[in-house]
Amino acid sequence: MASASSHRDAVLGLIRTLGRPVSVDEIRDGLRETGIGIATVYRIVNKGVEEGEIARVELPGAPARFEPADLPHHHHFECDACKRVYDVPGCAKGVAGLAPEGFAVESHEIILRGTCRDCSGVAV
Amino acid sequence: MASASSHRDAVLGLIRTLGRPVSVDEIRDGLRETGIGIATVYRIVNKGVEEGEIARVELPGAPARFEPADLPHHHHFECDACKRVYDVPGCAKGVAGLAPEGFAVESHEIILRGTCRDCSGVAV
DNA sequence: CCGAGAGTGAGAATCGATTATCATTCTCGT
DNA sequence: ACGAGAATGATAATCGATTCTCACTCTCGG
Repeated sequence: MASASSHRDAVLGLIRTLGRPVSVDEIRDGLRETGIGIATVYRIVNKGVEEGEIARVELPGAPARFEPADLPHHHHFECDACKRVYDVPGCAKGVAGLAPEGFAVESHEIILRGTCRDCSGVAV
Repeated sequence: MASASSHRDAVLGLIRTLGRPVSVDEIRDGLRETGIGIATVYRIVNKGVEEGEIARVELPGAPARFEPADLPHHHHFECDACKRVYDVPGCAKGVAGLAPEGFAVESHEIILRGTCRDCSGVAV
């Protein structure tokens, strides 16, 4: 089988390479040929989150996804067609200012939905 | 028992009165004295969503919430302390413009998090 | 008053996601 | 090469949310 750390490296590498938050299933699919088990994927990403190396991305109605923890502030785009989630750089202005008087905003999240490049521009 | 339509009216009324998206549990708690069952709450809100009267609000890691479907465009604030969700009116500028070239944005969602008025101001 | 049909509630069943279990396998220092 | 300890994978178990089931109740027309 694979060496002790290669699974971990493979998962971390995949997360870093794909450039978008990936679910446990996507990780498993991406590493199918290594025969990695689902329990191992969960173990690796959970430890990664604990250690601050991986960030958990949760979108409504979807399993948790994981991305590198050191990315700059950004948000997410969820494709209605393929259900993949992409990072979108930058941020809208005045987001925190939306909250009514008396509400202390500590963080925010923007989720865009629509059709991703792969799914819309199929002919491109 | 309550009359045939009073449960429905009570649920719809609660949803309209509270002015924030409520979960099935919150609805049930709010109508505790009527003895309404959880299955009935689910039945009513599901039918309401089907009929376009109620909108389903899904936030990551939380049970679905429901609010009137005829509210103007707005977003949500989730209190880290009490876990309640509030409506925040208005919208940030340039949200859809964040998506990279080739991504067609059809809708968006902004979630603010922090401490709500009740939880922050209250020194009681 | 009576029966058909809709509504209801308690609890069982289901569903997807995640975690726990446990026997086996692998890694490494010695 | 050897044994301790960590890692792994198949699978069972769990968990929270939601839906299903079914016996019972209520409403309402006739």
